[in-house]
Amino acid sequence: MRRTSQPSIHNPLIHKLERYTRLSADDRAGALRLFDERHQRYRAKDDIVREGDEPRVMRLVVEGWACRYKYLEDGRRQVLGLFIPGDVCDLNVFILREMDHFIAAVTPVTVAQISRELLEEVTLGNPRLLQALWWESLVNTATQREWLVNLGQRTAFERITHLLCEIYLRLQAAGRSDGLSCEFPLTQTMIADITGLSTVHVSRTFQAVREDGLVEIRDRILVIHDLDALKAASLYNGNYLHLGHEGRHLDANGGAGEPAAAERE
Amino acid sequence: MRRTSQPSIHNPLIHKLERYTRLSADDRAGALRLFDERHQRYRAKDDIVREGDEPRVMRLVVEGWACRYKYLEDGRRQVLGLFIPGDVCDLNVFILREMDHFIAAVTPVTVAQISRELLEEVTLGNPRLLQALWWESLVNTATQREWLVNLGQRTAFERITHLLCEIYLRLQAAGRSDGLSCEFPLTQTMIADITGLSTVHVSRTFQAVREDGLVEIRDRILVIHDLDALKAASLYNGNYLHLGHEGRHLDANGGAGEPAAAERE
DNA sequence: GCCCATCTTCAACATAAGTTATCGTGCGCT
DNA sequence: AGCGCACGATAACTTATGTTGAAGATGGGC
Repeated sequence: MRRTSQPSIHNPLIHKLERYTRLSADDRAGALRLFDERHQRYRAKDDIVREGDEPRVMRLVVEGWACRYKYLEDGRRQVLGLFIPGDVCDLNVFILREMDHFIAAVTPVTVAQISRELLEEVTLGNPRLLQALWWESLVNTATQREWLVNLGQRTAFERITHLLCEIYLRLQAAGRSDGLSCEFPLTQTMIADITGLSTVHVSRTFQAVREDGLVEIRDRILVIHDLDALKAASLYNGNYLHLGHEGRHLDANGGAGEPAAAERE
Repeated sequence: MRRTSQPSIHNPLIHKLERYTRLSADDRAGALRLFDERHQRYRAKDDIVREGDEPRVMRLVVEGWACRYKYLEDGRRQVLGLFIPGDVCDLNVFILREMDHFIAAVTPVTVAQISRELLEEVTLGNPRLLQALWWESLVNTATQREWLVNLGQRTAFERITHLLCEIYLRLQAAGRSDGLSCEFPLTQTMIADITGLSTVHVSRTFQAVREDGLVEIRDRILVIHDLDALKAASLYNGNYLHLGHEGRHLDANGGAGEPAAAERE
């Protein structure tokens, strides 16, 4: 169970899964097989999956951002979740007959498409990888719950700062942050559809966030000036990301293993 | 694969799962074993699971209603989901180290507590039952997504009528509706925490719903006067419940089987 | 049969957020 | 180089929903 060489370090899926459990070289190789499978590219805003489609493959975001969303009949749109590199779209989706929502590219995006057969083949010999994928799927669901709290209870200011916190921490967990900054390609229209606010109000509120000196955004890069203040402002509690504390890992029996060499900024 | 005799018809879990797939006698027996396992009773409002708990068992609501909820530090509360009889709490929860939210009794409730071992034992020989449980778990997640749309995009009136629609349809799928009426034990405070509205506004809006002649509530019984109108008022699209159309079922290969004898009001 | 809790309703008022409309800026196309 | 379009900022005004506080219902427990 030695650490394998470089590629995994730079692979956002493996980087993230290793926040949950230590992966064997085999697990990592399996994850890479999934990651490298049948890439498909989409332009920003293109639909990847449409409501009514029959689910045929599990998807994995290789590069770029995507989102889930849903329309009301009259055109109102709600974004239900964001996918960043390393995120899995729907582990078990084969079970449903029909998609009840859309998935679209937010930025230009590369997606791996994994058939049921390949998934079974890869996970059969690597139960720990399968468990890690389940974990990632539960974290997705937990993130959805947190978004519910966001929409139901938080003010506009809190919603937006919460979103910024979450994105930063998720990108960090995927190994894609740089100190206190990270990519941030969302337009204010997207933020409005995520937070259930109007674009005008997003603009107003975002300015307040900037004027409070909490963050700065330049050239699609988010720079956080004071992470603790940002967390406090949004009543942020990151337990829903289940990233564990101080890089402590679980072994296969569910006990705590020795701290891993997981890198934290 | 003959139909077994009565009990399953009156079992909300089996009733619901059979909207998805046809269960064999063995599958049904397995489901009943889960249903009958280690019952625990709770009084209304008691916590069943608390934030920070280590997940040890999967739970299944036998009788009564429960809910998931989450607090913000300052006490604001958001209800994240409702459990009615036959609902499974967390199929895969063993994978997480720590609960990130609470589960509480809404009414007096009886819950079956199923250990990982029993679950594995029961599902090992009944892959179709396992698949049906997965389906139910995906439907839970999809319902959460719809609640996100509710909070993000719908007006107070739409949120409340949507909730009424959903509850009725879910109870119906569990075999617990009676014509166009069903149990409805939610207080307006609960509805407020579900819909992200203030109690005062729930009261106001609920009156409007009644004055529009859409529903009536008496003695904790919801009577729907015009289901189509209620759906129209809430922009309801029930595809997220994945109940299938006209009772058509899937066989194990994912193809459509012959229509089942599923009862619809 | 009464009491105290909880639930519901109501009114008056406060405010966060939505709407509409205009304008500037920057960037990708042709 | 210049057109067109998506994006973001801003202002003026509207409205849905929140807040506070108080008064009726309702119902379970003793």
